[in-house]
Amino acid sequence: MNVRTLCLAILSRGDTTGYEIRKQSVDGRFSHFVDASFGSIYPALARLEADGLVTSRQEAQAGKPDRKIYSISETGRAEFAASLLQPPRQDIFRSEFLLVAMFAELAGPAAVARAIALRTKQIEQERNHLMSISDEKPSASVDWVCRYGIACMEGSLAYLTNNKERLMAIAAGADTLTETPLETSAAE
Amino acid sequence: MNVRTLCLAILSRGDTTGYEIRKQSVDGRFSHFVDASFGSIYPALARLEADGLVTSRQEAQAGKPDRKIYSISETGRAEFAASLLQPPRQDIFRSEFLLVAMFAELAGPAAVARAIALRTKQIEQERNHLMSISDEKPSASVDWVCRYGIACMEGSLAYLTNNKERLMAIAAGADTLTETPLETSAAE
DNA sequence: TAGGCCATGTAACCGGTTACATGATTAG
DNA sequence: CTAATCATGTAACCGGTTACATGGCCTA
Repeated sequence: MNVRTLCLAILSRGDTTGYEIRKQSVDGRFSHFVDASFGSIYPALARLEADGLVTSRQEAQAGKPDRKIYSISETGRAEFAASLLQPPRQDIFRSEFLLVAMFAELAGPAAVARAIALRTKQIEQERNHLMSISDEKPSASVDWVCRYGIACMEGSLAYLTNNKERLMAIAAGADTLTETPLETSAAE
Repeated sequence: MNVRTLCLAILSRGDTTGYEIRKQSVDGRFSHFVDASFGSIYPALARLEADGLVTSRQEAQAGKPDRKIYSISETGRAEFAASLLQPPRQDIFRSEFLLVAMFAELAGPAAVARAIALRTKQIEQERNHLMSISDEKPSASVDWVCRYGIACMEGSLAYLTNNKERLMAIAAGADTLTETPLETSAAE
């Protein structure tokens, strides 16, 4: 999904500013769709307004800079609804942790232990974050999505804790970087 | 991770061609790292060779076009090993399916049902694919990664089957597109 | 005979990130 | 006094994708 659709999705829940949209996409409810930065959000909102899918109004604030509040238009809402109707693309999962795991022998026990510890902490954080959203009594659909995420996090957490010793053993089996048991070119 | 590192990772397992690297990154063991296309792999390999991290040799084939077989050099192997030592970045998970789920009321029961069916099928395919790799008796670390993936797939599959009726009920609660119970601007 | 697989490569494009510019307020 | 937060925006860059060029072999 692109930033344009992300903006429409967030605006369909209520009016906000570009600044808020970025926060939502980085650590809010929308962090599993696109990780957009200012440099992409502001131009996207400008184009969306030029296309008539959103409208904006300026609001002065005491002490703080002016806010530019965007609202979705009927056309915008229709375009977003239409985009929901076409079949969703494959989920994307990319993991540098799994790369380290896959090359555990090359990385060595120290790096693998660090990677497992880091990943475990991140998964726990993610799970706790989803739990806190779920506790705030969001809409039924948001809650459904949160619980899906929690189930996934707990599944991978369980595998990690139950199998970390095995990965450590694999890593210890051939501590490369000091001594390299791999042939220079295996498929020669 | 970028295509450059992907190429080093694959070449560290043995010599291959750009064509094979793409296949590996699209549906092979490396599909959870980067989804690279020819347009990025061939230039990456050329730069890698210019930097002295890989070497290549041409091989003529009867009937088929020539193959350019790349081998990783000691320098290349060292650079890849070094990249494994720095702490892995956060896993990335992006799901258009979850976007549809999050806006189930707006999408309506038909689109939600289609999305669930599609996602279920994709997860099953992914799980079966990982199982077939695991059955081929790969190296211990590859097997560890496969089983991790299988555990994740089975976790989300379980949630999906156990909770799809609830999501369908949410979607049915307000079948938008025909009648729209949402206010034009909620946060006005 | 049409399309898919093998195989390499280039060029145009595009969707994003990073860094910069600006500036007031508030918390440590 | 410094750093962070609020708030908007631009410009340079970059890492990728898409489409194109080329061409023989094999299968339906």
